[in-house]
Parts: sequence; structure tokens; C-alpha cells
Amino acid sequence: MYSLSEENYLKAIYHLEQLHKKEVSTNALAEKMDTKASSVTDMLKKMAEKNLVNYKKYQGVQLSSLGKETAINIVRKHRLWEVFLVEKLNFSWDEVHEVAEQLEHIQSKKLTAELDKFLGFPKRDPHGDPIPDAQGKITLAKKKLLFDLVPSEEGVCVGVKDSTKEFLQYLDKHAISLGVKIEIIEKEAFDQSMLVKIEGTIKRITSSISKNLYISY
Amino acid sequence: MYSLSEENYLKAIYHLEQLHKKEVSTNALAEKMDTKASSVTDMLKKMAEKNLVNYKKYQGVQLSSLGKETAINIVRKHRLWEVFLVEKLNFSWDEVHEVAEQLEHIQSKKLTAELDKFLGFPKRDPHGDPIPDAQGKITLAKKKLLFDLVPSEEGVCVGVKDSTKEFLQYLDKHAISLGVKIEIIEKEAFDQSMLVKIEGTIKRITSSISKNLYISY
DNA sequence: AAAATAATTTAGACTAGACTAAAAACAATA
DNA sequence: TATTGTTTTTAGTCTAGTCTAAATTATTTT
Repeated sequence: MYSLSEENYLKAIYHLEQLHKKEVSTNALAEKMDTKASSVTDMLKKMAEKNLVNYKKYQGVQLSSLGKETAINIVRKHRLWEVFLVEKLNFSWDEVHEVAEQLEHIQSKKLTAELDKFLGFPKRDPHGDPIPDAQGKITLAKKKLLFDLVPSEEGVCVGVKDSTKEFLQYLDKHAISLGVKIEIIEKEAFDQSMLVKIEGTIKRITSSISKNLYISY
Repeated sequence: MYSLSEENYLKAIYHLEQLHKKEVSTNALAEKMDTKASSVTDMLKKMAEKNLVNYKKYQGVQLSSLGKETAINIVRKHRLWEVFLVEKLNFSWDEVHEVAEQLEHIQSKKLTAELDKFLGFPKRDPHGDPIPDAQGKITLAKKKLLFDLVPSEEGVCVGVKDSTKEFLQYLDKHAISLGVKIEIIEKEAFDQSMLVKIEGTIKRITSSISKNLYISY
């Protein structure tokens, strides 16, 4: 249907739109796609021609409704495959991304539907991000940064903000993973580090960590 | 590593080599790839440059050892995915091919290895074709038409060539299905019908049937 | 063995998607 | 408002992979 490149542009535009809540600039997109601004301009013209985006010179770009629908479907596939890799094939959550980047482009309605069913219609991927349903509907996740919780609150780790390999490996080392229960014991005023109880053990968490961990409760 | 096109050429050459047991002609390859002979010539030159094939003008092409290894790995992935689709995702054996054609190009050693494990190290795909192991070794024989077996040979029904409703219903009626054991008792010279033992009972099978049933042994 | 036919390769051109370098538009500041 | 700096677009080029048409080599027939 659409080329690999087109799909990657759609996905990138989608994510940037979500992040900044407005039109996406050519430069921002070029950076995200790891390409040059001039290439982006070329591509946007072609995609506008195909009604995937709304683009006017010098005015940034937005997904059209067709483009958004397509992008969400790619995101849906990406996240379903991530669940598959972690739950069925023993991948750890920091290994799944690059494989899912490939799998998300597989074209088969039936495959996606059956995979969803096989996995038990999961609501979140291994990073805690919500999985759109077959109609593209995203039931918005109520998650907060650990940083924003106050003493005596508790919740379950559902995702990460920073998903670099380094961060994910750090979490692994400290036995922090999806689903673990975290309770705030106290918060230091001066450096904003927290004393938390994680699965029974008490640990100190710096703000650089707590600002990157999503908790739902 | 290699482009989608290169992988598809490798696979096509591999299958044609298996079929005819000699170098593959430019035209045969063009037909298989649904492209023009001139395009094939261009591609073969590039692939020879990369040491994937042995090619000399006007002399046809053969896979190099590197090319063969790569091709077999693609075939391995294709067949593993077919098993996955049929056994886990409720695909029927005639629906899997085009999806597997996409999935076979996913690059991840770990994915392939874990998928293999997840499926219990299957030896054959849903069409009865053998699945190469991680080292590229193919241990099992390929499937044959029932028609080509000789008395005292036996095997297991692994597929059909003709998949019309009529034929499948005929098979149903005679309790012939995937997985049943079939042994050849004798073969009539004049009409080439066969006397076979199927799951204990002896039956006569006409050549129009035996020419459409695949057996592995 | 020459002629006819078939198979293959070459030459030149096209498209998608990228690039560099330069020009144009927009934004910010004096 | 004029100037400077940043962002975006244009113009022209490149590569992978394809194509058509023409030329070349192989094969078959006479």
C-alpha cells in the first residue's frame, strides 16, 4: 500500500505531533528521521499529493485523517509485536524496539487481528504505552511520573519515558520492571531524591530516575 | 545486510536450482521474479560483485556458498513463520504464503532462534517442506507426489497439489487428511492406480488422486 | 556450415528516495 | 526599516532497481 519510507515518515510525524501538539517542522522531522531537511521537503510534497499529510510551504506539516489512521495502525502493530517478543519469545524490553521497527511494516489485516487475539488483547506494550484497538481508538492511559508522587502514595510501574538501552539496563540491574509495585516512603526536599519500597526492599531513587518512570495506580 | 531485492533473487535462484539441479538461466529467473531478463542481468552482475552468486555472461547463474547460506536462512525463516501462522494464529495452510513472504525478511538472529524454540523446533512447515536448522542443514527428504512412490514405500500425507473443494471433499470422504500414514501395496501398470494401506484399511487410489497428494517419509 | 530463431546482454532512460550547495523565505534584532 | 541569522525550499546530482529497444551471442534448423 504505502512504501516503507512513507510509513516511517507517517510514524515520525505522528509521534512529533503527539509530543508538541502542533504542526511538525521540516527540521524536526529531518532530525527524527535522521535525514536532511531537503529530503523531507521532497517527501512531504509527495505525501501531500497522496493525501497523507497537509502540507504548505514553510508552514510545517500535519497528518491528514488518512495519514493519522495509517500511522496509528503502524503504532498498533509495533506495540503488539513488542508484547509478543517480550511475552512469548523471551526478549527483554530493551531488545524489542529494533525488531518491532521491522515487524510493524508487515501488511496483513488478519495477521494483526490474530496476533492481538493470541496475546489476549493487551492494553499496553512492554514500555507501558497504550495499544490502539483495531479501530485506532486509544483509551488514554492514566500514568504519572514517579517523580510526581508524594509520600505514602503507591502504584505499579507501567512504563518509561526515556527508553534508551542504558536506562532500561539500569532498571533491570535494580530489579525495576513493568508491573512491580512501588511505594513512596519519603522525598528529600533538597535534591528531590526519593526513598521508595520496591517489591519489599527499600531503595533511594534519584530524580533523574523518577522523572523517567511512569506509574499507574 | 542485503536488500529486499537481493534476498528475493537469492531465494528464487535457490528454488530454481533445487528444481532443475543445474545453473539457472536468466529467462527462468526473470519469469520467477516476474521481471524482465535485462533487469535480471543487471542484478546478477551486482550480486556477483558481492560474491553472492557465480555468474558469467551467457552461462546462467549459481549460488555461491555465501549466497546459498543466505538463501537457506531466508527459507528457514519463511517456513518457521508459516508454522507460527498455522499453529498459533489460526491461518489455514493456503493463507500463509504471502504473509510469510514478508516475514522472511525480518533481520534478527535472536528472533529466528526464539521463534524456532517457541514452536518446539518443528521439522516441517505446513506444506510438508523441511525446515533447515540454524546451521542451514536440511535433514529431511522433500515431499513427493504419492504417484511417484513405489510398492512397499510408505509416508505421511503432508499436503495437496489440487486444492479445489471437490478434491478436498473427496479426501474427507475417504478419511485422507494431513498426517495420515500411507503405504503402497501395489501399483497397476496399465492405469497406474495404486493399492494403498491408509491407517490400516486398504484402498484403491486412481492416478488422478495420487498425482495430487504429497507424501513425506 | 549458413541461416533462422531464441536467449542474453548492452545502452540509455525512468522513478523513488536520498544528497549537496545555493537561493529564498521567515524570524529576530539593531 | 534594514540587517543578520535561521529555516526551508529549489536545483541539480546520485544510486538501486527497473524498463524498452537494439545489439550480440547461442542454439537449432535447413
